[in-house]
Formats: sequence, structure tokens, C-alpha cells
Amino acid sequence: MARVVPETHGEILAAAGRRFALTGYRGTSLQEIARDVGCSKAAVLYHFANKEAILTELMARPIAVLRELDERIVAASGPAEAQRVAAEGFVDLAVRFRREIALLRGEFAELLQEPAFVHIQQISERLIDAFAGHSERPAARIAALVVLAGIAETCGKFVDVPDGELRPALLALVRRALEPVD
Amino acid sequence: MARVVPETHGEILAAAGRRFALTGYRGTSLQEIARDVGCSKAAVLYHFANKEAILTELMARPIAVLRELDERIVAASGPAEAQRVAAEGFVDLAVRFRREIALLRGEFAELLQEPAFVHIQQISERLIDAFAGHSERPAARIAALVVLAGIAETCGKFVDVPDGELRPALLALVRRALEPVD
DNA sequence: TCAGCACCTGACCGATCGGTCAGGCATGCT
DNA sequence: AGCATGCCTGACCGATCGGTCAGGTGCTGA
Repeated sequence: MARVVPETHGEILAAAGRRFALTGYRGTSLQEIARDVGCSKAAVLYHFANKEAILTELMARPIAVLRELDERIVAASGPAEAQRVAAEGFVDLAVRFRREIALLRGEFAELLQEPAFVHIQQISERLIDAFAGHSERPAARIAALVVLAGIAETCGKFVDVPDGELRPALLALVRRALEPVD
Repeated sequence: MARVVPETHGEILAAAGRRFALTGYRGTSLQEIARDVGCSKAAVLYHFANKEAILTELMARPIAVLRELDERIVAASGPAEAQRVAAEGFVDLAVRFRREIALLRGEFAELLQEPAFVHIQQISERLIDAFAGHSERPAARIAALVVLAGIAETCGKFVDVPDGELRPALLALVRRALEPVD
């Protein structure tokens, strides 16, 4: 007879996800997560090496998808193609993982400093570059950064909007907002 | 002869502004501010009732200007006029006070909860409403929120771009991105 | 000369944080 | 039966946080 294996690991992940989305990563304590799960703080740290490990596991999939998108952008045939791939790919990612992205809640900048996420910074810089059509013109780079940050910051708030509605709305917005590649 | 009055109050404000812009409000301790100024933490709390009072004084002017903008939006003759006033006014505010806005560094959501800033939340909702042309259509509201959040989140990063260049770039972006009022 | 005030200090407070540790309990294998 | 292992607990740790407090210092006006 199969032993009844406790699912504490998964429960911690779920509780942490809910808490992070509510009060942010920094604003959530291990104590609160433990209380939600109904175990001790020490139990949380038995299943995860440290607090950051919880976030890392929660973000593993969206980060993997972001890496794939980065490869596709790098492999694009030219600036126009790179902009198209970046726009569609990023909107897709934002819609699919808007719950996970919401966890970061404006802590992007801080969290990107943490060792587990350093490479994300380089990827986001390449993403902005692609959005700007590889142009150095300030107006192009400003539009790219505003749109990128705006979507990242807000997509988590559209949990009640269905994918089929959010995706085309964001894509249309991106296409309008970004300057066409010259 | 005029007594040599120490300018500690102003120095604290300046140091806090630098620190907040660098590591955020939550991420800055009174200890660090005191060290930068060259005084004790107790001296900081002699000049300011508490940590929040420092932020409040730093944000006093941009908040006052935001209030004026809100009044002009409310007084607008119609949705199209409100959208125009909101767009121009907000871009203007973002450019003028981009250093102060940068202090909040993605802590908007948390800081808006603090008692000193509750009314800001209502204003920002009216701002989004005006951006969306008072429309309830999801696409319009999504575009409004993304653009607003994007500018608020990023304008602080354009310290090296002169006002005369940043303002038209942002205004053009907003006009492209927002849906025209039907 | 002296009281009073503005300004500032170091010591201290309670709370909270992430994280450690020794030990306990139940289960499954030998 | 006995041992190893997975899972978990409560007690504890050092660090840091915002904030308080009693007291000291030096200038000012009466």
C-alpha cells in the first residue's frame, strides 16, 4: 500500500504564490507562508533551502519560456523581424504567465540583482533593443521601455480578462505604441 | 549677527532622496540616511516625526501638482477633452518630477496604502478613466493602465534625457497608444 | 549671569526578519 | 526487533528595523 506522502512542498508553493501576489516577495515572511500552510516556519525551510528558492521554483517555467523567446529574437533575420518576434512573444508570455509576473509586483529591479536572476537582466535589455528596432534614437528606446515596463507591471491585474481578449488587446497596443523600424 | 543655523533638515531630505532613488523607500534605512548626512539616526528623527514624513515632504510638490491636474480633468468639458488634458498633464508631471517619481521605484502599490497617500489612489483611478476616454471597453482600459504604469515606472530612468526631448517623445507615445475617443 | 531653547548624541527598546539546530515521531526495510 | 530515513517541531540565533528617551552642549535673549 502506497504510503500517504504529504504534499507540503506543493502546498508551500501555492501559499507562497498567493502571498507574493498579495503583498510582494519582500513583503511576505516565511512565517506567514507557514501559517497559511498550517506548518512551522522550520518546515518551510526543510522543503526549500531558503526564501529565494521558493521564488525561483515559482518562476522557473516563465523564465524558461523567456529564455526561449530570447533565443528566437537573437536568431531573427533583421530588426523588423526581431521587433515582430519580440512583440508577439512578449505579449504571449505576459498573458500566459501574468499570475507569476504579478508575484514580482514592482520588485523587478531589486530581484534582478539577486544572483539567481542576473541573466534575466541581459535578456530584458535585448528585449528592449528588439522593441526599439535596434535603433539608438531616444524616442524609440523610450517607447520600448515604457511599453515593456507597463505590460510587465500591469498584466497581473488582468486576471479576470480572458486570454482571448487580453492577448489581442495588448498586441494591438504594442503595435500602435512602438515606432516602426525604419 | 545671524546665527549659523545648521541645514541638517535639508541635508537629510537630499540624502534620503538619493537613497530612495537608489534602493527604494523600503530598502533604505534611517541608519543609512544618517550615515550619509554624517549625523545620528536620532538626529534624523529629531527633524522628522518618522520615516514616512521624509517621503511625504519629498513628494509634497509633485502631489500638489497632481491634485491640480485632477481638478482640471474633472472640469473638462467631455471625454475627448478629458483625455487630452490628462495625457498632456500627466506627461508634463512625469517629466518635471521624474526624479521624485523615481523614488517610489515600483512601490506605488504598497505606498498608496499608507494613510498619507490614500487620496492619490482615487486620483490615479480618475486618471486611468480619463486615459480610457471614460470607456468601459477592456481594450481601452488596458491601454490606459499600461501606458500610465509604464511611464510612472520608467520616467525616472531618463534623467540624462533633456526635458525638451523627453516630453514630446512621451506625448507622441501616449497619443499613439491610447485609443481615440469614440 | 543664567534660564531656556534648538540641536544632537548614545544607549536602549520591542518587534520582526531569515535561518539553524537538536531532537521527536512515524513509517518502511532488513 | 532494530535501524535508517523522511518529515516536522519548538527553541533559539544574530541582525536589522523604526522609534524612544534621558541627557549633554552651545547659543541667545533677558
